[in-house]
Amino acid sequence: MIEIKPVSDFNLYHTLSCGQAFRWYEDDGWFYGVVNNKLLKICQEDDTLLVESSDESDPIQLQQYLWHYFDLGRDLSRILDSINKDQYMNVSIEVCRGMRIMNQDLWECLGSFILSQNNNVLRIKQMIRKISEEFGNPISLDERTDYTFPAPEMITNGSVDQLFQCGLGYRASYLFNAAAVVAEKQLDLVWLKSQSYLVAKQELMSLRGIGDKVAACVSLFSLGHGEALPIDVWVRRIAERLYLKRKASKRQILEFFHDYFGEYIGYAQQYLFHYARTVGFKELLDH
DNA sequence: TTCCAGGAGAGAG
DNA sequence: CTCTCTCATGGA
Repeated sequence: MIEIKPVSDFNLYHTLSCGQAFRWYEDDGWFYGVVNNKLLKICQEDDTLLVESSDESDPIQLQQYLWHYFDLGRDLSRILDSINKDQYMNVSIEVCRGMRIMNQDLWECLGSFILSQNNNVLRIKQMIRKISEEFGNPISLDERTDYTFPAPEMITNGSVDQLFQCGLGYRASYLFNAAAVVAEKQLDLVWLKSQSYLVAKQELMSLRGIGDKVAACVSLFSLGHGEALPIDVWVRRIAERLYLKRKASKRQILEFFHDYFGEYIGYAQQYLFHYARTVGFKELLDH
């Protein structure tokens, strides 16, 4: 057992349940997930994270990894103060306080959000679990076994049809193509991490199956670009029905978020998104 | 049974 | 530039 403390302004439940990461499962008060090729179980007691890992040979490294993974060094209260402009945001922050935007593994995040298009969170998680079982490596902790998210080469060693059999639908070829491009380093993910949001987004969108929204998700959830704004059906609904009171283009929604919420629109978006999906704004129902 | 989901691509206008 | 249609899948 490894402890990480003190963690302030952090809520493990909201952070892992808000739709940014797809590999965590809650059971009996613990969250189980595969990260960094390890199977972890984590729970939070006040300002302490209790962590068990399938590999505890280097606890310091694990502590540092998770500190960065959950972005625990960031001053969250300052961000929340800056975006807390109205009652919608205020109630979202009140309910979801401590939810942080994570720094996820780039390839896993990229591959996962390719599968997210025209899809729902439950099935995205199912598809990722399926391809991990099919292509990944097994890891065990206690009586549990889970599987690593397959590296690009592990996918290209298989076939598109093998991906299709995992129930990915038309997304199978997108993921296979992305795996090939990354494996052959036509897109260098290490280089990508050092690039600006604009460059990163442009490079991501050069892959088939990655458009504006998925590129924004990868930039926000994995590359630390807090100015990224993923506009999905929920964010569109929120912008059009709660704020603008009219139909709006993606360009207009982006402009509104930027002008209204300022620098941290990624955080603004995530708090409204998570609150709308779990609790729900009653104004969103009247249509 | 039809509708919907953290959309993207292709084509038309 | 903005619409519109299509693309698999499964849970509601």
